[in-house]
Amino acid sequence: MATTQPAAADRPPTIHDIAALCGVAASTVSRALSSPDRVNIRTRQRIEAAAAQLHYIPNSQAKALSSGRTGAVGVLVPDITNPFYFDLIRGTQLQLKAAGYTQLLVDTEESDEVEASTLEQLRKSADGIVVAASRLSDEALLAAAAKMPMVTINRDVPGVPAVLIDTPSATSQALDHLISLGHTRIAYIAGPATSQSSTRRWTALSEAAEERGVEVCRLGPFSPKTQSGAAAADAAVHSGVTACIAFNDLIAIGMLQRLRERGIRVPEHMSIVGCDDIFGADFCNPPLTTMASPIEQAGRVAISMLLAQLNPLAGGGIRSRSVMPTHLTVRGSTGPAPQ
Amino acid sequence: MATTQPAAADRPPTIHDIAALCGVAASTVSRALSSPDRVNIRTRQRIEAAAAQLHYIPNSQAKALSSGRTGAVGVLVPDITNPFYFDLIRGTQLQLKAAGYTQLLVDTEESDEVEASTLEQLRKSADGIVVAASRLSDEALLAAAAKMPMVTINRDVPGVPAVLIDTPSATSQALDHLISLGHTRIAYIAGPATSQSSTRRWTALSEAAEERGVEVCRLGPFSPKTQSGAAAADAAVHSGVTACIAFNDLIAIGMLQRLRERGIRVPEHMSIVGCDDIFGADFCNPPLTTMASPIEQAGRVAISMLLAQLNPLAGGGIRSRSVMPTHLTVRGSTGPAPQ
DNA sequence: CACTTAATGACAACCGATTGCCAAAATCTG
DNA sequence: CAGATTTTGGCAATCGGTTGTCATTAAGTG
Repeated sequence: MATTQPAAADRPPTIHDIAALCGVAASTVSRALSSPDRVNIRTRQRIEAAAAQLHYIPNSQAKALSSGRTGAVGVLVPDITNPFYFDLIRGTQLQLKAAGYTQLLVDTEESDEVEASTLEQLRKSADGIVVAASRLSDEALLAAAAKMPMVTINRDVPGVPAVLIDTPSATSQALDHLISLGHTRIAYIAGPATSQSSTRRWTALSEAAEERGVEVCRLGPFSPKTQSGAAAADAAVHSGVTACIAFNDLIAIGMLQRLRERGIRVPEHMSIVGCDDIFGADFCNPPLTTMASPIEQAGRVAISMLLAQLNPLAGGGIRSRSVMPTHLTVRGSTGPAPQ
Repeated sequence: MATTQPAAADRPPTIHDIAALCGVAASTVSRALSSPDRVNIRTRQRIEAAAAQLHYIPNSQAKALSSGRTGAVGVLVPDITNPFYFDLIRGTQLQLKAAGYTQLLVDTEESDEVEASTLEQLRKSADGIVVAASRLSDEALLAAAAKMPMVTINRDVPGVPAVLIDTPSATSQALDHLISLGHTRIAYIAGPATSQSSTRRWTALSEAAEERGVEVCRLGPFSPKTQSGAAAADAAVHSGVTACIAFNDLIAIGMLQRLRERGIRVPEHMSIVGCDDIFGADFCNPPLTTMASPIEQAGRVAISMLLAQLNPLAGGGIRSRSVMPTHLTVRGSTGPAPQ
């Protein structure tokens, strides 16, 4: 607070100011601050002192321009207001900060075009990219990954490093849970047609259903928002099923609301299983049985994988795939099938 | 997809590539692309065509370095995982994108130090800043605002443009609502000690209470998270009040959960009023009576004010203060006072 | 048709750092 | 103490644009 402020010019100090103050060349200052070994320790200390005194802050633009490295990582999510991404973002942010990187967060609005153009934009503004729930085609994603380091989340494309949350296997847990409660007519409430997660989950579910000899129908697609829950609930009621496995918790919560409006009791008349265990799943009415995902951890792992790509140390090889386990959390929205 | 790709070098094209292709100087290309009037329309069209053909994308770093403008705006929020900020972020993102700006979102982790250092970092990486619910002192904030264009949200410091959500006046609506239900012993569940919103709200509430001759006590401070709701609920029960006005919906929802665990019925034994009407307030159990804020709109307005500062048009003067109205949304968590 | 005025585009300096190259200085060796 | 070897630090080019200056060209006017 009360340090000596040499009241320099009004603009922020540069390495040239430091150089002038110390009587050395600007390049020496640059070296002293980045590769400390290549400079005399006494000179370095003088420079560091001067830098501190001037409150020097390196200009990241200039740094990026000349070095090619930006120190930033782009994180693309389809919808910031989807609570699923809160924890994901928190995870990436924590891990990035720990490594001294900056996070560039972009909401791609569930649009493949916005996603593609953002990817292009970020090519020079970020050192790498994490793409959650990409809406792009496999080819487009592969091409983008060839141009810059990239890790996807919940999107499995051969050749692109990915973090996958293993909801498909949790889906069969959910199915077993419903079967054990006596349900035999079950619906899968599908997510967006372009969502690979939704497709994979449906595949796993229908295979598991066949093995167990129960009937599972597919309804949808539905947009992953609570508002879609109304249509999903109506469709489910009309189809005559007694239990639903929803693409995600948002839809499931929307269904709970709609069913309540229509006087259909959960779980007495209809059981609902969600997916993700997002904020709200534990306090909705009734609390939601759901497949809980370690979302924040997925974000952290994605960043670790990306940074390993960026800074290839001699250490360990680079994992190109990481599968996060998922488990069923049973709450109040599932119960015995009505007879 | 199938356009002619002149298969240039592997690196992204620059204005020099365009200049070479068109047989003009690089500076002409720069002018053609930024100030179109200063260049012959035919030349310009040739340049634009070449740019499109090469898939030219301007390097934002270089642009920022030479022009001083970054085309980015920093948005600082204390906690990304707080649903309150979802809509705020969505609002800022929408408005920024519409104006061709990029959003740099940073989670300051409710820490004044992180906030201060981020502000310093962003000084050269952003053209302006929006700070939500700042934890900094008035002086620090004023000093930061002097260095770069800034708009605060829910933080009133003379000399710093601000968007204020008028929760204090909604507080008295909430109080009247509770009084009309027969409550006379009411608690205010305070937020963080460093939160100006919490302080302003308490001031408004205690004044209103005095006017109306009812007793209002203050409990807390509590961290604005659902987990704090347990302690808040216990404190409220112990203090003997029959109704609570919580700092925000997160705490209120946490209280609902705790009261349910303890077998205290809401609203029969205890009425709860939240604040903000966040995601979840409508589907918790019981649905929460709360003071609804136009959050996304607040984000949009903040960006508008900031951009007006950045691009001072002859048009209208610059608003330095914008107060957003708030109203009480009554749901199931409030009811008649127990006799 | 000669002359003024406006429009146009090339040149070069600059933004703030990084980095390859080389000379000067310091250290070590015999 | 001279000669070989290693450090150390300065110079200058470079990243990809922007922008001021100025010469050239085209258009407008009497």
